[in-house]
Amino acid sequence: MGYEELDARKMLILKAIIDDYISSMEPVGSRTIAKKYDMGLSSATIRNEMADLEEMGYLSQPHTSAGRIPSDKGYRLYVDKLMDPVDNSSLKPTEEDFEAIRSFMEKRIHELNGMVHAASEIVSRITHYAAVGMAESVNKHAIKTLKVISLDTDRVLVIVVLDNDVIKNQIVKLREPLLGEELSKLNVICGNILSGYRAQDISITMINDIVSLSGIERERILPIVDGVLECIKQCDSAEIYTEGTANLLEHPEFNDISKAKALIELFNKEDELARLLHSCGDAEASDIVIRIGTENKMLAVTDCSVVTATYSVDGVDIGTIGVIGPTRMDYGKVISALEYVRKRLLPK
Amino acid sequence: MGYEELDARKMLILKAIIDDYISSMEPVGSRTIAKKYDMGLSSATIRNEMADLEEMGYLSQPHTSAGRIPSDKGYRLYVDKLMDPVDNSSLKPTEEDFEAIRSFMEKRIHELNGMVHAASEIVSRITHYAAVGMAESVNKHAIKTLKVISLDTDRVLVIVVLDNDVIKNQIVKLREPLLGEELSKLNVICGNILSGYRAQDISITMINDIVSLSGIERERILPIVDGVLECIKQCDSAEIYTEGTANLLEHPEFNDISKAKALIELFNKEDELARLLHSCGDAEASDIVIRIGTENKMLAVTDCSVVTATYSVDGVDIGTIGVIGPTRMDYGKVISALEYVRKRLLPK
DNA sequence: TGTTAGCACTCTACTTGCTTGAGTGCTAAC
DNA sequence: GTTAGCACTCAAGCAAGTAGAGTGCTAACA
Repeated sequence: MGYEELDARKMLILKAIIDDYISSMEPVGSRTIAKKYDMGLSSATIRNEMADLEEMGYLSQPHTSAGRIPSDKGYRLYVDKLMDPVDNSSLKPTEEDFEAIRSFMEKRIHELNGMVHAASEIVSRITHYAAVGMAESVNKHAIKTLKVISLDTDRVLVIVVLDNDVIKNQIVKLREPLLGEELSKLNVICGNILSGYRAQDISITMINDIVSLSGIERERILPIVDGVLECIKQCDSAEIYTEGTANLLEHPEFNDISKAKALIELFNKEDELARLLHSCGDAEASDIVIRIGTENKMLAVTDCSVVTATYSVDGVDIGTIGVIGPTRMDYGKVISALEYVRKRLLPK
Repeated sequence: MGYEELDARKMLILKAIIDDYISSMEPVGSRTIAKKYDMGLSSATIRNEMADLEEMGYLSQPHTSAGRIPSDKGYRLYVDKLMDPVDNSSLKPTEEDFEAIRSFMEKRIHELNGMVHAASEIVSRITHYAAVGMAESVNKHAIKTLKVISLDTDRVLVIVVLDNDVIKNQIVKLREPLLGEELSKLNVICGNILSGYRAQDISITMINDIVSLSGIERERILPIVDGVLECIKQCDSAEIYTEGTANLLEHPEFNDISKAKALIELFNKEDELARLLHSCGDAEASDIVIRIGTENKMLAVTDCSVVTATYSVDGVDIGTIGVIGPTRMDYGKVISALEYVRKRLLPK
């Protein structure tokens, strides 16, 4: 994608600038580069190259007599071509991290949700940014088990278990009481007809089948079937876990309270988060997707970067973990944390 | 309890100072009081009284040439004796609030959890502070329904419904598969023996009864019974909803990032929040409890006030809502918001 | 004896001007 | 094409001075 405008030297200088800025958080000047990264060039030469890079839009200057900082476009090039290859041998999750994993195991939470939750906690702990975990929504998952249980005379509990072990339940109010045998008949019929299908595959014919096979009057059975569908549909709203939001406040770019507030607000809105993560997941090319600054359409994160990884087992997506931090984030560390989680955690 | 050391005039002046400070957020001086609240006294006289009040510990001075601000002790007296009687006629929840309530109703979430969630959202919206909702833990609630459902050959799903309609579930891994008839027998036995009891009332005899009545070998049935107990115990960890944490960042006392961070961290730790709310609920005297500043033992909230209301229907506690904000909070508004919720929301 | 006016005092917040240092852009020489 | 050198710019830090709010104290007053 046309980075030919940059010769090798410009690339090298850009890389040095971004590396330095990521670790120092301060605008970097030509002298710094000339001294720290000896590339046999004087500061004057580097100055000229920097001016070119700025003109091309890879760098910008907070004010005339300050050093340069990378622009979104600069970061883009950096993560695409310049960045050092990821090395996660240096990642040493603490004993606490292992404790967290163990604890989730021991509590016999074999569900995916528990795993995603644990994973995002660990990612946030390793990276010191905020992590968002999202278990894959029902859209891609079939119904494994479906039960209707009587609670009292006028209410039943509908439980749906998906094939990724996500469990959903909902209480449904009845017009008139349902007899015990009617209930067990309904259980069998619903189970037979609906299990194996995804929520989006349930057709009106299937519903009609349930009603007619049950042999119960239409107006008594319909609210229940309705409730079942409602419950299945409700599965659609994916479970979301946010971890380490407070970490973000450590980073100087969020000293500005109004920015911090916008972010914290975002983290409290599950639907927005889901949209954000999904919008990143589109690209099917690579499994780790990086969105830098204004590449995020969502206003609250236009000066953040969002790195998402989608995990799958046997070709089926099971969840997504996203890391949200300042554009000046340590991309290498974030990527290696996400890779680490893939290797160690998810394929049990 | 011994506020006799203060004569009526001192009280009046103290009240004026605190009222003013709550609305202005700025240290208030003697001239301000003399002018705005005409009590027929000169600033000099008020100055003398203020010096007395400071000596007695009701006020303090940020620095010599600033006005006075209330101390925790001052706020305590204020909320106990001085504060204007609560008037919640002025509380006009927005159309959005009603929308939130309606939406919860329509979704057929009749469970308590949904109500508590909605209520805390509304309280946070009215007050502009952070609200924490906590549905009452199982300790006080009996098991209404208990079901064991087969998921696949080596896993079952345990579902517990309490008499306040809280639903809990857990997946249990089996050593060996369980036959269909064994499962249904187990369902009946567990239901008969356990329902009606609270988690804390389950005795070892009851467990033994289940094992022997089931007629299944001890080593096959025990992990399941164990799982059932685990699930019931898990109910103990109350559901917690936090709303409006971002609101707190609006208030100038949290411009200090490190304070803000400590608070946001607290809001991400459910167990700590539960402890905080419970520690407030002890006092059985009044149903609204106010903890001011250092009266809170928890470090992160020593410069916050926590106002909690415990709600009950027919004498049974069903949940607690807490509001967390700066000690300089509008106590009247918070109390009336909590009262409003009691009147309009909870007794359906 | 309680209240008040007046005054000296204190301390913060704000302004102004100055200095320093980092960094740039440009030009001329290599 | 590269570099040295120089003039220029700008933010940040410092010092000194000012303004203003508020206090405490004293002495006079009712």
